[in-house]
Amino acid sequence: MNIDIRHLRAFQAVAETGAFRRAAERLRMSQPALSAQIRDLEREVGVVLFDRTTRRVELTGAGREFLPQAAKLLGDLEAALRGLTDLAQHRRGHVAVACAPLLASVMLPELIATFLAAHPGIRISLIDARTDQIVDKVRSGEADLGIGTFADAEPGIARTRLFRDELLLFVPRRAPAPRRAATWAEIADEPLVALTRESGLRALVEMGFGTLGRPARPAYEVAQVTTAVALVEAGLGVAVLPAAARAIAHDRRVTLRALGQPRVARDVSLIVASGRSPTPAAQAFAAHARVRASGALGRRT
Amino acid sequence: MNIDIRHLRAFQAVAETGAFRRAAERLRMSQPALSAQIRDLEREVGVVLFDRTTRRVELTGAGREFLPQAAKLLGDLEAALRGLTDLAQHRRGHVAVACAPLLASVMLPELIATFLAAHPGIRISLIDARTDQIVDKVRSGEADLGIGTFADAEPGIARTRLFRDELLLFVPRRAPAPRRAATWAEIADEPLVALTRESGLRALVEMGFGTLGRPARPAYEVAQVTTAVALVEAGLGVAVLPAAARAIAHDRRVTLRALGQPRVARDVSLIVASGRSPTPAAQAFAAHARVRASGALGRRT
DNA sequence: CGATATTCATAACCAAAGACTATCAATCAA
DNA sequence: TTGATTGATAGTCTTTGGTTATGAATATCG
Repeated sequence: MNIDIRHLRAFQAVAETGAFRRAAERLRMSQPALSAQIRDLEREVGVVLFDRTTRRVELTGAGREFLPQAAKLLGDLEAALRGLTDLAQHRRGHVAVACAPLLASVMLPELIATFLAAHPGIRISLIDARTDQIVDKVRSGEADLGIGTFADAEPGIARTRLFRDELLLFVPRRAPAPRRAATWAEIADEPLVALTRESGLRALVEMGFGTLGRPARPAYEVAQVTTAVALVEAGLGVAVLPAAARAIAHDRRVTLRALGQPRVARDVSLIVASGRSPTPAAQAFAAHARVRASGALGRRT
Repeated sequence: MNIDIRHLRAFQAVAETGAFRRAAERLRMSQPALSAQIRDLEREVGVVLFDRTTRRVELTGAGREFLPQAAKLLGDLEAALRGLTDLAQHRRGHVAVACAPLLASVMLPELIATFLAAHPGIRISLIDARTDQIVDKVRSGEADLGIGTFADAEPGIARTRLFRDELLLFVPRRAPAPRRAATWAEIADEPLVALTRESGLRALVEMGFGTLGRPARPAYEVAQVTTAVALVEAGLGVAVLPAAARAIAHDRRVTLRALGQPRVARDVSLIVASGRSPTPAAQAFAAHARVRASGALGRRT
């Protein structure tokens, strides 16, 4: 026989109600069962906790000493379990999201805002990082989730597609641009604003130029998409950027054109560490991201 | 299904050993039983606590958060139960003893000293009070035990005799006193040092004089036995006091003589409240008192 | 790359703890 | 004194939790 939460609850109920019968009612159990609990508890600790006749039940000295301790134990247990169920039910928690810089600026703010509206107790950290760093952070546990474009088979990583993000041509808004899609061949001789080689987006652009049999030869190389758009707006060249960057170009004098032959796109995916169970909060955020991606975000591309 | 100490122990063991198998060994149970415990705990709180493959077991974020809380709960429970068993095994506790003044000064000091030598963790309060007050304090719970001379049938009071305490005649040590017993008749005309009417001992003296058909007519009335002995030593009179006062007369110029026709004695008893369970410490002290009374203290009378 | 051994999960079965009903004994109230 | 209320006890049964046997998965070693 080992002391049990049940014993503590029984003790507390009897102490507080001052009667076995009422305590048994409160605990939704029969009075003999409760008597047995108290009997076992007293035998286990070797101390009489209640002086009881058939008409009166009151704490002994030892019982009076034990009551606050038992109450505290039950309260602490309650609180600890409550803490866990709060996590389970997304009333509390923390999600660290690692995300490519462009998406971090154009997609995550809205995603986080809508998520927090539904789950006000959850805290979110946003880490913007390059693709390879995202994978590392997710694998190490530094980030719970990663959002970006990833290679097919990363070991220890589970991936789900969020949406397809097509490359578009960003040109200065001078004359009315033709509505038809541009081609890679057409822009081959235009001054090109490209991202640096560290960027995952640069690789996509190289893929497009690869169909022409030659690498991209940028007139400008910049680290951030915002900068690239600004250069285009200034009329210094054209840029090939994913549709996600549309939001950045929105109130600038930049025109977007489709870009074909071939159309190039990337898959924006959400990754988690496949070995690790995501926290409930991370699961909720991932679910939220998937829903929004197939809805509003998806339609935008 | 309700969360249980057992679940917390299982969780802690797995978390600390990092393996179900080793944890099961530590808990002296089979591995499947342990797996079931963890499974139930996780289902109850709705959160995965361990990420486990067949080769690796590690805490999830929620598990890492829960571990210190579980450890503290188990520690607190341990401590609280330890507190109770400490009481049960007389390693700790408190006894309030109410005692007649004479006995408090001649008998209790040694009784307490020998008791504390055996039970260093127990604290003792000594309340010296008149007989009727002793009964009240024991009945109300203010005192755990009472020691003194009591009426036969006090309601709510259980009494056990410790020893018999005979009245002796205390005379100034002048000429060598006769060895034979004195009689009440002989001292009828001596100047008498008596205790005040509040004292229980005074009633015994009155009982002795009662056999002569008259009340005591004290030359002096004092509140304390010590004072009475001092007056006798100064040659101002004789006193009739119980044998327990022998210790007070010990290194004073006072001679003790037996006092007969009739011999008068009182029973010194130990009382407890019959409705209330005595604390383990009080039980131990009572047992100690009974043993010592039938031994050293008893022989002294 | 395949065989082996280790580890956790599952299934089936069983023992024991614990709960319930019925009843007894004790105490308070009328 | 009698009736009503309350805690304890006895007997029966359900349920929980344990064990053994076995399966599935993964790391290790040849």
